[in-house]
Amino acid sequence: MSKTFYITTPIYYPSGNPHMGHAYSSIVADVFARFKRLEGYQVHFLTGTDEHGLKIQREAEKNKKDVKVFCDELSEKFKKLTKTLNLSNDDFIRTTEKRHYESVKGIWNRLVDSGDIYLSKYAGWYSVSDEAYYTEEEIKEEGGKKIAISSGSQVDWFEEESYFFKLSAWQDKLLAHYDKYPDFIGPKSRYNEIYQFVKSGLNDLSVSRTSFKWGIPVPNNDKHIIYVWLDALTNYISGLNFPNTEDKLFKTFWPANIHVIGKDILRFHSVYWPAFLMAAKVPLPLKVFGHGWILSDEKKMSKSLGNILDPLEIIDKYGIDQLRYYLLKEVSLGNDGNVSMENLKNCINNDLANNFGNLCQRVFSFIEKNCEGKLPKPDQLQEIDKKLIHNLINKVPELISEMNKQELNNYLKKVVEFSFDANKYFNDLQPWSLKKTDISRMNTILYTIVVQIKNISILLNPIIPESSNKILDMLNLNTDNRLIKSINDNDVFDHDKSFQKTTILFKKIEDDN
RNA sequence: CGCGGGGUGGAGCAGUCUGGUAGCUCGUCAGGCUCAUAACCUGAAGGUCGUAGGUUCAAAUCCUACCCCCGCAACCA
Repeated sequence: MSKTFYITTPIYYPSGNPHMGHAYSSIVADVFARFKRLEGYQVHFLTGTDEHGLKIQREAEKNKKDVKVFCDELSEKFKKLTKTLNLSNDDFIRTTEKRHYESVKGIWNRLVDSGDIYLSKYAGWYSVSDEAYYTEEEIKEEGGKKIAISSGSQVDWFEEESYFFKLSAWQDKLLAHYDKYPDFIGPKSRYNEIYQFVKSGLNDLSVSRTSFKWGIPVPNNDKHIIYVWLDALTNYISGLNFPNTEDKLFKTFWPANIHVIGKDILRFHSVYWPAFLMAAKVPLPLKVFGHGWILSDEKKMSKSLGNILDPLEIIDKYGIDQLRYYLLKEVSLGNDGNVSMENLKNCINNDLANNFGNLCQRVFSFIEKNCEGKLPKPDQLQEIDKKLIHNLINKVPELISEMNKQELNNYLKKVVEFSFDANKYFNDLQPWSLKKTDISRMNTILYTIVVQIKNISILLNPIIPESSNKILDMLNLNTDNRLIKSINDNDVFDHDKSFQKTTILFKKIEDDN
């Protein structure tokens, strides 16, 4: 009975093309998913698209397309993105799918049964583009029109019958949950933010709209469309075939181990979602992690500022592993982080090409030239050899713990250090000078450093899967020998079989574009 | 008193919760090596940790006041 791990990305609102933020969320989640698999967990990794709402409906009308057809096209773009990013997701959910409709209706009915939903009236200044109501204090008049002060978008007076969720009744239970599970929201600073927010009081939440049609109708009253966030959040259990709680997927994987999201939607995930679930008597996810934003030149990327970095362009130009590595290395998960083409270039050249890539290159081509491409058998390992290998092995528990605490940057930093050590080891022991004097010692050194490269590659596998697998392929290792536990096992090489032909792993980026 | 994030060697950052010789990557300078993607290794220079007070044997870290920058104007993660 292997241990299970269920991880999700946000489902993306496909009103435009996929951008760096989508890529980042997905990559982060993918790294955790891959790592857990290497740890031997049975992993379920879900991503998808959130396709309902007035904005999409209007976009479709503007493009003179049937809404569903319009969504199909948009969703396809995001599906393609998962391939481009080399995500290892097990499923891709769309909120327009039948299974999701069933799921949302299921949770709605549970909320009705528990007495947490009531019918009332909602009135206020509504902004279509923000999909939000504003109070009198939050708007102003400009040029004869009322606009929202915060967003500048036009608001109109709306009055609609609406169903409400008794969020206010869950305030104390939410706080109690935060108290009991301090790890429920990560990182810590975000936990504090949410805690304060809930403590300052919660209003009941309007959970239906009559102002548009594109969404999931309220059961038994199809004048009403279910609130997009209640709809969207439910995807995490739709993917496990809720409301059939006896379903194998649901029983195996719920509650989710972690929802990876951006900090902007933390409130929905750490307040509304758990409240919905508690009311519906469904267990809560174990953790919600809100990462920071990717900034360009200290600012959010925007068309008008012209500081957009398109992930697809970068991948096309430099490669997916390069982008994955860079984002995870440079951006401190949980905080906002700056990215730039300049830093991207430096990072690829230094860390990947010069350091790790060149390490592989120098070792493999040495073996190719001097050992007929076969890994030589080692003689007795000396202290310095053992030290190199054990230094890494001994750090594995620490690395696992970093990963489980979502300390991706620490993890990466420590792993990169092994690559530095390996270069130094090779440099200091100068196997090339032993060619004529002490072949057996030279062989031992080569063996040692290949073991080290193998282990570093395993540790980097969740981050740069494509390149890591290329190396492990080159070494003729099968997939059973690529797990975290394989790090301890160094007797996995076939000394009679030649390595695959050496190729450059990471090309350096030259200055000109 | 709107909310939030931040100010650490030339650049980008970690360290701040749980005070105790200021750390990493890049860049610069000097040397070494030549197996390798002009890569790799060693050493050096460079910071009174935004400012001013306070607590303490000891503060980048805790407390108080102030100054400055940046988001809250979406391609929403």
